[in-house]
Amino acid sequence: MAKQPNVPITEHLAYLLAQANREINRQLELRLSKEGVPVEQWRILKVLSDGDGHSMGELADAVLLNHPTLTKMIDRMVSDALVYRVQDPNDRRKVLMFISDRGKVLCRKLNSLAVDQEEHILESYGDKSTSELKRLLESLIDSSN
Amino acid sequence: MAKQPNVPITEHLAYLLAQANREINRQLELRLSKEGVPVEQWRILKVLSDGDGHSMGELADAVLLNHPTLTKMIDRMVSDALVYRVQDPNDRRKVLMFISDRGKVLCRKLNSLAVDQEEHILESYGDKSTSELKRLLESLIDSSN
DNA sequence: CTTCAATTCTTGAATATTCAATATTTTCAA
DNA sequence: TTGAAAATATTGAATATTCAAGAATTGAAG
Repeated sequence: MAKQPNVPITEHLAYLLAQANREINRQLELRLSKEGVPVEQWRILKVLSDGDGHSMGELADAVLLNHPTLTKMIDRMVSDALVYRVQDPNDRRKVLMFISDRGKVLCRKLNSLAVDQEEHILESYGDKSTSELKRLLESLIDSSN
Repeated sequence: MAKQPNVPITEHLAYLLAQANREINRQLELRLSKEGVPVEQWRILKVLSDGDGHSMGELADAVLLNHPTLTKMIDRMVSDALVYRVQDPNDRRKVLMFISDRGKVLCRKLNSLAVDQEEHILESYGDKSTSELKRLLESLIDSSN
């Protein structure tokens, strides 16, 4: 059997992704903390801001949280009057989530903080690299399904 | 004031990174679960497998965990006799971590599972895309410091 | 129609992570 | 040399996440 070459951890795609994600997420977190909102809540508000009702399952997929975690986060957001639940009339197992007016106001503020960050990345990292990286990430995600 | 265009969440770099990271990590987790080891422990073993002693702070940075989380994970790994602590003789505030023989054996098995995954990615995603993605990620990480 | 499996969401207990505070050691200025 | 500040690691309490089980509803086969 051939000896495995010992690949340093920094050369693994999984590690590079984790590292990049951690760093970018940390920066975004820092911005959003101005409004005292965790990144996941921004994602939720953003997905719901199309005004349509989204079931919990759909939301969980979209915002990269598993179901129980989402349920508990939504509980908090309902307390803060950012979103509200409506039973789906067509399938009463489902709960449809909607964004409130208060949620919309907050979401706009958060969007602009997030856009700030993207612009900051564009400056230091470059236009070309950024769009190329996005393209490659999308295609990686595609090829993983 | 100009109206902000409403960028869909799927176009944010932060989101794409989170999504890709989640997916790749999930796959790796699945492989490593064959040996019942979380991804973070594999990272720790891998970093320590140079045989040198690494302080907790150094390790925490390298494996993307914050200090208290690492301390507790190391406690478990010490119980499993995968690693051990030695007080740094040159600076007694520090603790140097070392990998045990048992840890080395496990690390080799894990490495080969991880290499399997990388190869699987190479197949479905392509050689060229993979190395280009790695390059871009490294440069993003660089530009963020 | 009835029943049983599948789907959807929530709950509670177990587990893990984080924050703030602590203990220890080192550094360095006075 | 002394004492205050910084660096390092750990601990315990507060918080968050996850796993497994449960409740409600739907779907679909017999």
